[in-house]
Amino acid sequence: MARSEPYHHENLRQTLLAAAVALIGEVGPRDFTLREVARRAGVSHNAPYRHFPAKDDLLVAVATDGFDQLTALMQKSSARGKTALGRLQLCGRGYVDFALRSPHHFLVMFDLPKISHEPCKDEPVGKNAFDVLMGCIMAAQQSGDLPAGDPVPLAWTAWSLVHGIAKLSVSGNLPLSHRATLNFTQRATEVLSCGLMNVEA
Amino acid sequence: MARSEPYHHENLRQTLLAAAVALIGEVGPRDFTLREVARRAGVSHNAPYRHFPAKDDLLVAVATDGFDQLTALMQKSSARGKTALGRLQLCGRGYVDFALRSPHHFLVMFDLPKISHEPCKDEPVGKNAFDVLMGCIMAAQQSGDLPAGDPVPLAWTAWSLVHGIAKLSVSGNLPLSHRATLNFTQRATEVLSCGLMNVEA
DNA sequence: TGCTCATGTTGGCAGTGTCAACATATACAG
DNA sequence: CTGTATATGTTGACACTGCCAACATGAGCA
Repeated sequence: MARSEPYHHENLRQTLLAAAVALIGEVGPRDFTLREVARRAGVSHNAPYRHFPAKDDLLVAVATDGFDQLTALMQKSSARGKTALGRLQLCGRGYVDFALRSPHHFLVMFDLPKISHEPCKDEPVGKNAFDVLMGCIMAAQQSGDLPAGDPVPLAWTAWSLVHGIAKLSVSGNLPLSHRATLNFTQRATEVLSCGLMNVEA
Repeated sequence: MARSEPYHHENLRQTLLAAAVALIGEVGPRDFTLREVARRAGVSHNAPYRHFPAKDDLLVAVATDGFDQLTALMQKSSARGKTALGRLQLCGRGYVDFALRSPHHFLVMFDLPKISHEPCKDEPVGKNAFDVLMGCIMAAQQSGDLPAGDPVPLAWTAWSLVHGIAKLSVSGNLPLSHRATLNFTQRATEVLSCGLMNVEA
């Protein structure tokens, strides 16, 4: 019954990850500290090294967690749409919403070199989220809301627009409220899909 | 003639800034170190504090330098266009080109908290670059290549698209070569301007 | 000449990521 | 049941960082 257990915690790896996610949310990547994570998990400053080779590997795990949340939010948001095009737009809205609600987490997901320049990983960390977008795009193509053809360039274009909005908002360069940013996203994606349908060739 | 001058350098502030810009380009913001800047400038590890109150203030100066370069590149690039719309698109191309050529510098400009969340500065660091974009947008409006009305939302939309392309490219999420990325940018901005002209209301 | 001050210096402190060495608890071979 | 290997925790140390305090030097000005 709850005897003291100086060694071998129940599941220290997950405890560390949870503490890391919380710490990122509070102080951001710049003030994120391995030793503070260990403190919050109630272990010595070197315990994390038994589960993560280096600080950046723990941050990769944090980013992966972020991509899971992002994927879930995109799915949940897009499910509320009536038409294929509506679902695609809500997918982008969910993307921006996540960035606004978890700005620090969002930063780690896209600005961590270990993730960014991973040399030819067969399964990039953000693949699930990208697949949600791809699904929405292809559905919109089949319903005639987007032009037929290779969906990948369409996905890149849509992703770039929405990612740019998210990044500029998070970095304080779009002077809009949370709500206004989401509306702006909606409007921008409408414009883009209209352009995709009407541009020549 | 070239006597030793242990104190009072010619213009240490600019020397430090140049060394900082070079160091950022080489190692990026994460491995950027005040002491290494001082080493390269040939001064003691505390000399920078006589010119910059803290590390982040030196980084703000680095970012400002980056925005100057960005502004110049956007101007130079857009000047090659024949039409107002062409100049607008080349402006975006110059933006992405800068990001691809100076990825680390670009990171500092948009991910430094001191810049991002500066509370209501009357002259944001990136205002000059934004003004170049605004000029291109308003010229395109006057030539009928873009719809009339408030140019600011148009600028935000175009900026978001191009910024997203730049960010995703720099973080390794768009598997395209430098050249292909620039072509993709051109194509994406065409699509966007077409959508802006054709979208209802 | 002598005072003040801007701008450099050295030295030190707390905090960090990481390595090495040590300790303990569990699992499994005999 | 006993002994040993291994996984997982610990303490201690090192080099390095940003920043602070105290001191030194040189220029400008009364």
